[in-house]
Amino acid sequence: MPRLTPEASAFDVQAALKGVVIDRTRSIGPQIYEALRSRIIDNRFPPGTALSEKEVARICDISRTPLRAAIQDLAGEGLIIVKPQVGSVVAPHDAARVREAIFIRAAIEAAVARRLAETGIDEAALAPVLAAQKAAGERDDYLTFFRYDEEFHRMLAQMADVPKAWQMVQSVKAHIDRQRLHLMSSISGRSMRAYDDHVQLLEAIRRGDAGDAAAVMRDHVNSALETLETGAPES
Amino acid sequence: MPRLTPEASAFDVQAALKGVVIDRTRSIGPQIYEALRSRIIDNRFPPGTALSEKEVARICDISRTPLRAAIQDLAGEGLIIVKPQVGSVVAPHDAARVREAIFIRAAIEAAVARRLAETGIDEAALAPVLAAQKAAGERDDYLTFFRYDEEFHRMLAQMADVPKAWQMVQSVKAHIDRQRLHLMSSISGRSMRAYDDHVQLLEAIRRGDAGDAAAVMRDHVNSALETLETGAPES
DNA sequence: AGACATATACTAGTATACAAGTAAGCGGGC
DNA sequence: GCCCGCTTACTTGTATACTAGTATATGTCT
Repeated sequence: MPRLTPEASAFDVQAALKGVVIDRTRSIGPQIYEALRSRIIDNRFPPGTALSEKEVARICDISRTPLRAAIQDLAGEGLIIVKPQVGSVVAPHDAARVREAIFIRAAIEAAVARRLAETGIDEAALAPVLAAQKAAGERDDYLTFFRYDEEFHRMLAQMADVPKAWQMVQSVKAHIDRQRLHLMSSISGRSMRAYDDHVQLLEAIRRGDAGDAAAVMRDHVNSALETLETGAPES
Repeated sequence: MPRLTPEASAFDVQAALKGVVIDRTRSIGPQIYEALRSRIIDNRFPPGTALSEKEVARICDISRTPLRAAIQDLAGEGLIIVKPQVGSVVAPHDAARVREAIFIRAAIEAAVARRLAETGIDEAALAPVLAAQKAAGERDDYLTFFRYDEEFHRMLAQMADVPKAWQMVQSVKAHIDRQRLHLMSSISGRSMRAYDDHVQLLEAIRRGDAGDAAAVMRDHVNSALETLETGAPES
């Protein structure tokens, strides 16, 4: 026998792919892309997991062609590492990579905040999201809290009319989220600060203080760095 | 006969692909990707050009498989639009898209400038590039001038240690460059201003004034907006 | 003549077969 | 015992055949 995936041989890829169902009436590529991506981000596919195209294709009952397209996209995002003629693995957690992701996100979202401070926004549209986030935070419902956090940021990007920028944020955010979900523990107790940041951001925008709005957003996004530094060393 | 590429039928795709040679000892995908990308950016493939996978594959004497990978990557960058079961075309010039590209680039590079102002840089390494740029500008050698401009920005990103951010800048920069090369005319006379911006940026970084460094970079990148507004209306 | 149904050729999406390359395991030679 | 070289099985890369869907053109009916 040849090598049987040296170390990660214990991991059951098939089990992790259990819930994947492909709708044959739509394109397969984007579907399998989302399925793999979500599993990588929430660490159902631990870093280092070997993903054989042939095996995954067999398990999902699709051909390698659309699967390859998905894998190449994920490789472009840095979530999968493809070694030609050798194999593909889920990218290991890389602190430097996460730090850079935070850097990029902070840069783009600070620019969004700056623009919104210059143009003004519809605060009424944000109010319900903000209220829901506050409520979730007060009852320590982290999952809901972060869903509204995500929604808040998404709405800001939408108001700034920069869909591609938001798309890029989503791309780098994958690395940040994966890290956060990996160090799940340290979330507790820090929720309300994110909410306070949002309130402070809206105040700066309301004043039309572009520099301050950008600074608040920058610090807000960069606060993720603290979680990173205090978390586990490697992985 | 069916439809023979309705309008752009006059354009000779084969001629535009003339110089493409594939090195069979290396992977084909990345090679054809670069070949197509450069031709789209310098407008050898005008916006709207129909790119049939079968035809391009035949002309370049490759199979559709690696070509498709390249086209999908380009579609991800927004340089090609692929309509399932219909066809793929070179993306039309889109002013909104270019504006957003400038927005993103300004955001990221301003953050780079900010970081460099905070950490300090090796100015000596930049001096020769700056000098060469100045010289090129003084003799109205725009091509060389912009090559050193590119190099200057690349070195800054490298000093800030954010390779992925630079990669993203490269991606959005494609849209900016394509627009600039399209409106080639209006370049003239504006060169030295870019050089002056660089000098001013370095001064701010030297002072350690993060806010000013970021502002200078932001304005510098945003100056591309002027070229856009004064250029041709559509295309 | 105009409008609608239909045939047809072209598209990208998918499946599969084959090629090229890598690394682990094994055996022989030293 | 150790090291070199070969075998072998596994990987991704590439080529090709086929499927499904769309828009054009054409013919026909009203």
